[in-house]
Amino acid sequence: MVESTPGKTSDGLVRRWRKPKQARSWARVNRMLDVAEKNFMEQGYAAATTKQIAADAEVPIGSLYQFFPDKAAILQALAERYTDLFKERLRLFQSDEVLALPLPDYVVRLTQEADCFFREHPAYRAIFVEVMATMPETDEAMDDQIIQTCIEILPKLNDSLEPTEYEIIAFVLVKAIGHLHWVSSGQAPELRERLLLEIQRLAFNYLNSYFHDEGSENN
Amino acid sequence: MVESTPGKTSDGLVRRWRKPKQARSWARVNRMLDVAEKNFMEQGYAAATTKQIAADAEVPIGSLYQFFPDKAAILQALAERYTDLFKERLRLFQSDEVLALPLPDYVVRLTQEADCFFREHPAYRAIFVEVMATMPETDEAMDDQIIQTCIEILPKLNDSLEPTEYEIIAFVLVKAIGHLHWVSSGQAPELRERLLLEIQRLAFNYLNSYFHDEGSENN
Amino acid sequence: MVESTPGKTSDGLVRRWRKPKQARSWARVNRMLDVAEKNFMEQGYAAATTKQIAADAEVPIGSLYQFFPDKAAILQALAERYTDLFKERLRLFQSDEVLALPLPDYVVRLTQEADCFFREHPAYRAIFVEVMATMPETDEAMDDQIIQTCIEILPKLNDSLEPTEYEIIAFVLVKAIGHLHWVSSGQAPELRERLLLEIQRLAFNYLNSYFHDEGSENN
Amino acid sequence: MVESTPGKTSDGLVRRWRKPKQARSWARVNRMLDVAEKNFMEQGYAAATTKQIAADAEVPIGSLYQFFPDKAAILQALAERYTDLFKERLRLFQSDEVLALPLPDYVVRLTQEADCFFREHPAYRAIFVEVMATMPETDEAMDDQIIQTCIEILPKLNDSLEPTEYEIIAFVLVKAIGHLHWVSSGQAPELRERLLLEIQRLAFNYLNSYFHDEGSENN
DNA sequence: TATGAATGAGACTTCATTCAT
DNA sequence: GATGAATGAAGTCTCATTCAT
Repeated sequence: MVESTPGKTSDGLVRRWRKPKQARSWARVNRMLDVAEKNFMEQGYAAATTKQIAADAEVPIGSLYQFFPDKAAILQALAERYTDLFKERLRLFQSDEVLALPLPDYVVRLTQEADCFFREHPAYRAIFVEVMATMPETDEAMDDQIIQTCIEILPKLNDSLEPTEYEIIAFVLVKAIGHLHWVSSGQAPELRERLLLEIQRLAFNYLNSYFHDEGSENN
Repeated sequence: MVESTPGKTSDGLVRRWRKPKQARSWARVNRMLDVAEKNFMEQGYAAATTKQIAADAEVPIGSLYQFFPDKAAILQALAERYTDLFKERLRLFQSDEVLALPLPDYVVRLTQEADCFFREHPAYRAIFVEVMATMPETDEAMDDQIIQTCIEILPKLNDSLEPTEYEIIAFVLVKAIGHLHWVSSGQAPELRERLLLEIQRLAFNYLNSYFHDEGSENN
Repeated sequence: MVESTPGKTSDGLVRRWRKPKQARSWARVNRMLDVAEKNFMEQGYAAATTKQIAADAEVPIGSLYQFFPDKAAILQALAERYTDLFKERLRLFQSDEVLALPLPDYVVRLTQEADCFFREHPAYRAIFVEVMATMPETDEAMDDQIIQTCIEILPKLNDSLEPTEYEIIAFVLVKAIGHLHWVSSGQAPELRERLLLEIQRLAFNYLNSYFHDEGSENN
Repeated sequence: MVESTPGKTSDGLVRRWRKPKQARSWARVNRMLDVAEKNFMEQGYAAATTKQIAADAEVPIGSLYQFFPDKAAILQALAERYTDLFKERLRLFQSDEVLALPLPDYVVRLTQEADCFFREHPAYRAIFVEVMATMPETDEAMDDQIIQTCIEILPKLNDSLEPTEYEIIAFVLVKAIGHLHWVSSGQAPELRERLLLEIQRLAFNYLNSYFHDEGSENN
């Protein structure tokens, strides 16, 4: 998303550690996003103000508006940042090694990872409620990216189904499991632990109904 | 079902300013709620204005504030109206006759009913996204009521589990299935139909894992 | 434009000198307009601020926006106020007595009156430059009203022409003479006096060319 | 014709930052002016932005500010460009050949030329409304140049008057006729044609009142 | 010299809520 | 009780201009 290779100029020599302009901008943008996230979480999107965000990030308000056309764009950028981050995590589950695990184990690992993710990013919840409410299309788009990734993973676990089946399964899993993780992330630790087990049970039994007895569905 | 003491106001959840006692008042309040719902749906909660709502409902703004202490109270009242409505529907599923159905049939009937509900109330979605974002406690409280109802139903279907199990199962079902219905309600008709089948499969397999092989969980 | 008869209620009795609400509003609106005019004159329309206008008029900014949807509406209201005022003045020139004057005298009187008007309303200039630049349609509309009045007057001075002639003559007179008065109003007193004579000469010779040499009547 | 000392900046009228000395610079400046004119016409002076003008002219904003000290200077430069252009046209009317024409013919020719000018420069109108509103002194100064030229022409048409007479006549003609042309330039073609005739009638009768019966004014 | 990212004061406007009538 | 004009804090966003590179 943002240029991350150290700044080579076109002559091939590494002149500086990073192109200072880009590095400085990148740092600023990220600081703005961090601050915005904090504010959105603490006061809600509607109550948070661009002025305060700029002040907290120690950038002039004008600079903020140079990177984000309006308040909504900040929220959207946060959503994208999280989606990118989450897709990154999912990448781990596409290695042959992990894909070779028995289904129950795979599901356990995946849901543990997701749980971790939500634990590490307590703001995710707050951000996406607002995204859902104020920019449903963006919310859809973000979920779609996860669903796509999931569509690519599923056939590697079990390739006995039709392509369209994978699409619907991915959709259902991402939406249901995702929501449960999201709900879980707002609960007390004990309930949270228990919910993780339930998420795994829900996911496993749903997948198993497809992978185990395909041809003889009971549904 | 709905709190009827008039002026409790400190606890955050109960915030009814005045109970409409007479038929005329009741009609007015309902008109206000209908209009508010329309406005919230079309422009979003934040963009809708109390002035416009009052105007559309042909009620002086002052009168509106006699029934609702503030803008949020209108949203909350809408949420309660829907929750009451949904709990009403669930009552049908507590008759001995229906409870005697085989689990798969019961699940099918229940999810069909829920699907119907969302189809008949296209505004539900819009209302609850806003509730979720701006008054999470209310959202929780509304869900809790459904979960409670569900906790009462489950043992009647199969009484082999511990009480706490029913609580967690009800929680997971209401959250996951509820969310899927909610997602489904925003989709194209074909996908929607297919999603209903998936919801049933998800719910059935999850429940079945408890009811069928209790004592030999795989999870 | 604004209710000016003293406030009679529907029962026919004069209860108060004026309906207090209307009177108060009317006073406020006029105070706002006066202050706005002053500000527009002193700093120009673009530089003047609604906040300052409200402050100077000692009304809350919100009240200002209750009467004027936006800054431009204030300018427009000022333009209308002047146009109404000027049409009022023109009414004097529609009495049979004045219309019976010889053409040169009529022109002299009319231009003197116009000169007076500009002398009494030094802000007219500043207001209409801004109107012209930022809302040409309004400027046109205001002029059109004067032109219409003029179209009604001309045949009473001399009825020998076709109706369409009066239209074009009125148009030319209002635009040319109006502009000259307007230019004149910004000049030093001596030049201003001399310009008044020139305006009269210009108008008289133009009108005379129509009224004198077809059929040769001069008034 | 155009001030050529580079940096005079105190007197308000002369505000040229840098004289474009080379052909390439000259082309750039002209492109900027063309683009600015387009922007001012389409959106109005206030709404147009220097950034956009620079972008449209494919010039870095910094370069723009090397040629124009501020936004107003761009408008002023446009006004000067038009005034120079118009004075150029007037030069044709100072040849002995044309000056020898009978007054009515001379007036007809001159007004036709002016009409042409406005037809060829549809932006003139838009530019000068803004100049009038935001920098009246410049507007005066531009008109003064035309008036001066006119003062030189008049005695060549008829030398029977006092020098001061020519000054006032030129002033009135330029202001009145100029404004009528300006008004006319915004009208529909048919009206515009008719207005040209009226302008000629107005100008001729006014001039004739001086040249024909000087010494026996009726005014 | 040329560039264009950075600046930040301040403009306009909204709207939930009150309270005098 | 009913009404709706009045309030004013505070929000978002713009843009002419500068100056470090």
